[in-house]
Amino acid sequence: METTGTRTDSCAAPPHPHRRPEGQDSYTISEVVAFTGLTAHTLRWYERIGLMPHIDRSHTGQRRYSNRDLDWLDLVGKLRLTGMPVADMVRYAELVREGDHTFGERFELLEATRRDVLARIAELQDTLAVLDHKIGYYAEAGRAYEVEKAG
Amino acid sequence: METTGTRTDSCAAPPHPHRRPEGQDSYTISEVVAFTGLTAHTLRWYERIGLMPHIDRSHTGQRRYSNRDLDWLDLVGKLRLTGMPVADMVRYAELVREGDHTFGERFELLEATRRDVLARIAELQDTLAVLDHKIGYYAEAGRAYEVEKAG
DNA sequence: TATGGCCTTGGAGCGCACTCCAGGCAAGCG
DNA sequence: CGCTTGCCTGGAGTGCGCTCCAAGGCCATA
Repeated sequence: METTGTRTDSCAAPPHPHRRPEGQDSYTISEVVAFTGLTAHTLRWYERIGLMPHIDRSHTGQRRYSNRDLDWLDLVGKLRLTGMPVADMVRYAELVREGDHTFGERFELLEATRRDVLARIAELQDTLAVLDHKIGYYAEAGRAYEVEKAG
Repeated sequence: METTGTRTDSCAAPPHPHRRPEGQDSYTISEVVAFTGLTAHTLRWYERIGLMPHIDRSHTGQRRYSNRDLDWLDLVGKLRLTGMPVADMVRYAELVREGDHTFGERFELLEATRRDVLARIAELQDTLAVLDHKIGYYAEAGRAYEVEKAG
């Protein structure tokens, strides 16, 4: 039934809950679902679009994720939070697959992303200021309203 | 021809470039396009979905935006940057239209948004740390690679 | 008077990031 | 053996936020 339900909405479990040591790191898709919060659909979709490295398979053809894959998914999750388009992440994944000679390009991509993140933080802080201003106003007006009601 | 082209990509012009004084504040849709960077399509769409207050019309039925409308669009732009869904902004717009007795609810909505923004900033700073770490690594490895090439 | 520019409308279309479906295989258990 | 559970696949569907289209009105300038 593909594990619908059990949406653990606890926002942020500790980074790596029950990760197994190198050598025995072989997780089924449903374990990865539990670790990452992504759905199995999404994990398979990431693979189809080339966002994942090659994923191991069991002798019956089922996916077996490694610690390294989990690390990659961590990074992808972080980049996703920055609003980076999936296509750009795929590009980065391609560069990684292409080997050492893409170091320079990867470096630039990361730096560009870093600049984006800084800009986004600045935007959000700007928005925060506006929000604080409005909230202050509402608190003020709300107090006046209460007084009026009471009067 | 609906003004396609002339994409002024200057990221952030001063807040209110050539705003007219109260009383003469009556802008055509294309002026608002120039001010906000939104398309005319989007402005009309915002209106259709109830995200805008009532917009004045000229005697021929064309939209005439006021300074107040521009302010509202400013706020909408800021909220958009936080990732707030348009539906939530519509809800806020509805509360404003409903009058003073929705003060409390609006206040709560703003505070919830504020909390979201803070959380998002924290996420981004977390991501920034990861990025910096990786960039440091790439800079290091890149230097080693250069040395190797030179040797 | 005709041409062009700017505006109007309802509704259809698009790109992104998933999300789900149908049909099927392999393993474990009573 | 039959049943359930968990996973597999290619492809279709969904929701959001625009984005565009076709057909037409108003008005200024040539």
